[in-house]
Amino acid sequence: MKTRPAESPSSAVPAPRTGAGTALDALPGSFYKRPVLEVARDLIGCTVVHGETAGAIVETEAYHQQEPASHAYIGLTPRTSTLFGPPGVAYVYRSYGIHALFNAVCEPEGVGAAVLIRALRPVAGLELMRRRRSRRPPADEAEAGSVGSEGGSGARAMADRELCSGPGRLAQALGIELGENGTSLVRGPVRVLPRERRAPEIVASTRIGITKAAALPWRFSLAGDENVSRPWPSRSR
DNA sequence: CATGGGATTGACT
DNA sequence: GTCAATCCCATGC
Repeated sequence: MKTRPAESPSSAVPAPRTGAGTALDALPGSFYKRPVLEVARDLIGCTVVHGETAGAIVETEAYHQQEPASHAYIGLTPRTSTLFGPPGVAYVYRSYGIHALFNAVCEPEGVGAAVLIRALRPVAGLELMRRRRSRRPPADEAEAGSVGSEGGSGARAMADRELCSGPGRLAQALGIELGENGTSLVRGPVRVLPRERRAPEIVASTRIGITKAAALPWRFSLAGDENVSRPWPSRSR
């Protein structure tokens, strides 16, 4: 049984701006119903919120059905149906049998395109993130009941920059799983909030971990941010 | 129905 | 630098 009492209810999400009444307004669906390259760039600096954890996006990649690196390239299948559905929805899939990767579906319904969220700057719920990330994969033991020492089995202290600096890492840190595939990014459970500051300095480079269409400069990252995943983009653009 | 290939990560040489 | 872990699903017999 996965009886899971609510995590500590302390509000870890960034405090809402008082006054307007409506607190955390997510980006509207129309934000995503645009060319995927525009959305990928505009998502830098926005905040992903899931439960009591949240992080600011510092790295994205764009994927589109017209280029072979995209899952949508093969056309409409059970796996890619989310990609061809309405925009403003989460596309979550399992990579290498281990990691969940989190994307934002873009472009009008019928077009297969999405932005892969590759790295975040942790903003809220860092303790919970650390707990999720440091938990060893269930290959070793079942569940040791020892609570006294944290990471007693050789687990070193994890730096904040290791929590969300990669697509698999951030999904684990935020607790995003395959069940969130197809859910709304406007209504939740995973939501994306607009950035509060002016447009940041963004670096464009080539995408990571692909073999096809590898030359396209469709990776975007916040210049100089330490949470960006490796390899770090060269200064271009 | 069997097989192969990942939009990755962490551990190790 | 190399390499295994491990699940979903597309493809082929």
